[in-house]
Amino acid sequence: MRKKTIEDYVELIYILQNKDEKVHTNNIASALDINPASVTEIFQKLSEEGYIDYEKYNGVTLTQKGKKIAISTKKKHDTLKNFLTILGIDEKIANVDACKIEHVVNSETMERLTKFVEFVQQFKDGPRWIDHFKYFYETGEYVECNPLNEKKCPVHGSKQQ
Amino acid sequence: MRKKTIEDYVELIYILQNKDEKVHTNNIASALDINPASVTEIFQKLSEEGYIDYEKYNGVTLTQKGKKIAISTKKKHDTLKNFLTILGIDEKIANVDACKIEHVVNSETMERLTKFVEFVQQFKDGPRWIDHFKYFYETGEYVECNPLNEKKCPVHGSKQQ
DNA sequence: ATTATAATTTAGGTAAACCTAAAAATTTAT
DNA sequence: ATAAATTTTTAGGTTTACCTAAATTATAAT
Repeated sequence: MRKKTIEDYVELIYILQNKDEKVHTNNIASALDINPASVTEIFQKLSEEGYIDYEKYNGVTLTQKGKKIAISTKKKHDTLKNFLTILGIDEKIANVDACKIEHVVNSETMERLTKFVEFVQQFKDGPRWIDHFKYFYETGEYVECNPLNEKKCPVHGSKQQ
Repeated sequence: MRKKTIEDYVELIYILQNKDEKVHTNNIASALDINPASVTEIFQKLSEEGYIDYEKYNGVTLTQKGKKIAISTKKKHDTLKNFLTILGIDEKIANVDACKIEHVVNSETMERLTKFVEFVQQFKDGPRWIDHFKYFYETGEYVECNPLNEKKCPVHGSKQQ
């Protein structure tokens, strides 16, 4: 896996903390597939920088500062994942990609994407153009669709009868 | 800046090569804001791995293998940038984000995004829902729009008269 | 054709994110 | 309550992507 960022660690601690209260070296090590000794070093660094409270042999908890980063990172992750899922990307892949993109994406871009997801989610079964996009993705054909005469639309026509 | 990948170097060499034929240490060093001595090392590595032909003191050119990576990376970049621009993101930011995302994104995701951009670009001034999205982004309001009665739509109504 | 200047390379160094192996502390089982 | 097993930490690598300073090569100016 790619080199991990502070955001990776803090986000993961946040997720584990919501299950178990205290987060231990081994949890992180196995989740990120690195050596427990490395996690100790990371704990020391994150603690120095004020993201976690760390007591030797006794696990860690996020500070306010850490929690703030964790929440914002997780929010980014969820939005990205939702966005990718809207496009029709497989959930597993959406998750993996979200995990990477969340660390590099600009905040203005995130804002737009967030609004985009909101925009799309306002429609109960998604907006009709999404169906057309998926049809286009699968067949390469774009078809016009007049909402007053859906029968003629190969995408929406069949839904109606 | 973040640590650079092989893709970064190869893509940049490709872009510079299309201007100047031979690409030199200093070009890359100033473009990526690193030390020319580091570029020499990078040239040696890229050369060993078969991405470039490198002759001491005489610049580099991409091999077939290198060109292939460069082209595919640049294509990813362009698609991502187009996509972000469609959402209304400022060109500068779109460029920076594309530059980062291009190195981490899954190929299936890229395929979907490519199709999505194609899908949108089929409409001469973009599909009407894009206008609605932008309106939503700015005002927070989603308005229904019946294409047979556009006058009633605050987004499309004014365009018509 | 020298010499001065600029570009490139070499040699050796630093910092960070990992690692392994062994020591220390904690927990579990009897 | 002690021994055994497990977890965590420490100490001391390794690798990689950079760096600086000095040496080398190439280029430009007289």
